[in-house]
Amino acid sequence: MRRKVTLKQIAKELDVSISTVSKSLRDSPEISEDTRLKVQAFAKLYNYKPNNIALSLKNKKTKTIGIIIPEIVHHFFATVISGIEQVANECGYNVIVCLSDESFDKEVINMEMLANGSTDGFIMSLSKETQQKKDFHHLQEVINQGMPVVLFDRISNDILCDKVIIDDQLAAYEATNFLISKGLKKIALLTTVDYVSVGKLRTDGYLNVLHDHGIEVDESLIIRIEDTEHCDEKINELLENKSVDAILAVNELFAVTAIKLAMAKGIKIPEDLSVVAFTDGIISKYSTPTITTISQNGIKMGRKAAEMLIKRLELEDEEDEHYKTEIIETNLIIRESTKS
Amino acid sequence: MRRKVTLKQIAKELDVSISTVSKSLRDSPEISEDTRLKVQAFAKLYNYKPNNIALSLKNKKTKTIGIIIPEIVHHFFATVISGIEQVANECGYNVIVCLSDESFDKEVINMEMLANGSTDGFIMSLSKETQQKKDFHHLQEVINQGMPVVLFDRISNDILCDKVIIDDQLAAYEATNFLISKGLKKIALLTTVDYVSVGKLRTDGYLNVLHDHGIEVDESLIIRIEDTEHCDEKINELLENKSVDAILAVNELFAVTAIKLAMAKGIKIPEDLSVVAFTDGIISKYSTPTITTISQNGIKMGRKAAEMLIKRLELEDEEDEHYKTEIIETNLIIRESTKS
DNA sequence: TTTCAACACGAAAACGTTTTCGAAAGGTTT
DNA sequence: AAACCTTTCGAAAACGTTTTCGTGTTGAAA
Repeated sequence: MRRKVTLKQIAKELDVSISTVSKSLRDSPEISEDTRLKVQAFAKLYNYKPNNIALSLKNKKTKTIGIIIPEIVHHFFATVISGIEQVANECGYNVIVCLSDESFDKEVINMEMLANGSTDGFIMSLSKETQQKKDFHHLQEVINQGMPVVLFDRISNDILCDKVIIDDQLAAYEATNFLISKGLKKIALLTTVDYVSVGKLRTDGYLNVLHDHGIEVDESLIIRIEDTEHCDEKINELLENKSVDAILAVNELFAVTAIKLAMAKGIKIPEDLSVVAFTDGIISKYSTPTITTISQNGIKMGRKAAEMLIKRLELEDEEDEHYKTEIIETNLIIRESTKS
Repeated sequence: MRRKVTLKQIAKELDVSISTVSKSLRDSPEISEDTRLKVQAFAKLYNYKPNNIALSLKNKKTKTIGIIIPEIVHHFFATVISGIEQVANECGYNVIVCLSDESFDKEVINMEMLANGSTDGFIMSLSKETQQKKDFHHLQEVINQGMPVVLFDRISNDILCDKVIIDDQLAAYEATNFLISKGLKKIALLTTVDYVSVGKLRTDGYLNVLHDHGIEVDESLIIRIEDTEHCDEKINELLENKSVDAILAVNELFAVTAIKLAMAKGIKIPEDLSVVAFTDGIISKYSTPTITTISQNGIKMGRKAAEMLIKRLELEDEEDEHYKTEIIETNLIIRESTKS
């Protein structure tokens, strides 16, 4: 077992000083060619690589990005990480991933953990609990310390920092509009409880388009699902008691569940019922029928978030304070679950 | 903007030495209660937290686990990360994730990057290219340096280290056996090319069970799919030219694709064709019909891998050299895609 | 012969910790 | 009063880098 070699060991072995070794390896003109080549050869032989931790301590930069998200077994979040990792990699950064598990406490703990020197900045999406409590002191703390933070998807306007989102409201508007343009009128909405920022925005978009078309809002067509547990129950209730033409679901899971339940009742899709879902994930692509979705380009979101963060990191001194909110465009991917 | 406070600053402010501050905060009996309380109060006021980087450098431990996997937008790998993160969190470790993107070069680069002090050990699953080239020098290098490595799922017997896998061969055997027990004889296999370790093992299990039942192997029923591009094409060919009773697919994607293509041809599932897939992911659970799968408990694999790695890390000195291979049990989750 | 520049290298500080050891001050024992 | 012990603290080393500054040697110019 050959442990990693350090500058000190090389110096000792070659009977020169540590500084000479360091300078030689960095091709400093201060060092004579003789010594330089000798040191470089020796370093290569022993496969010397500078210790990252020591560099981080010296430079006060870790070249590491902290990602804190609610969960990772989730197609959208996985794609975002993938996007972040792409640009991080291109720029020589590593990513360290923490999961809040939708818990406020875990989010705080993870953040404090990473904030003590482990990362240069954060990219995060808020946990449900955090959005509900509206307690952002952990984020504020980190920002006050001068660490850049980029929020994506599940954001809060109470926090001043860079953000990257999709225009949830507009997307919901357009998707619903698409359904209306197909002559559908009784459009149900499967959404989450309102404290989830994106759920609220999507609901707003839905409400606006109905209003703009002079369609009266039937509150009983808006199903707010808290957890996936009572999902089936609530959807069944809707399908049995109401005659609906179409469904807009704020995520794939609600959509595919609704489709399954409907088909079980002999309701034909898309003939009797059209379905559109947010989040273009695996399920929509492979379910039967395939589901028309609003694509939420996770890769692009991740890439954008990483670019914004790294830009701030490399700018360093210039505390711009001029925070931006980037909007990633969505598009409707039309598949089999909607009438053509 | 209040930057993080250090021991030195506290020391200066309180007009004591750095050592005194450090000792006070760690409740050393060397320090008088007066000074101790004074320092602690001050530290609390300024929210002092030790700098992780400095600690890492001093302790020669980063409390960080490096994860290198082929991709993250993949249900199985995401669940494994989730499992790793769980125990890592419980044990006070962080995880830093790198994606090899199925590329040998990226795997090597990421590994060398992290090996220079960034992590205490690795948990990885080999990229396709690495398995094909059978070049493991980067792993060997790291292991020689005394860093523990745990391989999962896509492993190689050429590398001496801890491993955690499922018994792919047995699982394939049992799944195929299940199909045979339902009276099915003409069982096709949708697999990957042989250099992917798990693909090979699953194929072997399939072959063994046929042999044990005295069923002759029809090579034309074994479809080796290199990339997803020609997936449809090859499966269509099979369905058109051969009469098959059942299909065993080494992943969900092949299975759901086969089901879709079959249904398009009017083949009824499971009446005319039974389908079993490896990997119990999202697709199997939500496709129509739902798919019978061999569950590959990613969470448990991740947890196990993390436990093995951390155990080695905490053991530290005792270089056991006694590497273990843990086998995670699988079970057949019977759903709608197979006859009952 | 003196002065000075160029060259080649080393010492030391710095990053933020922890820990070992030494030492001053005060009190207690002979 | 001398010797010794306790208490309380500080100096310094160590982890592995990079970088600034100083210094000794050489050769050339005056």
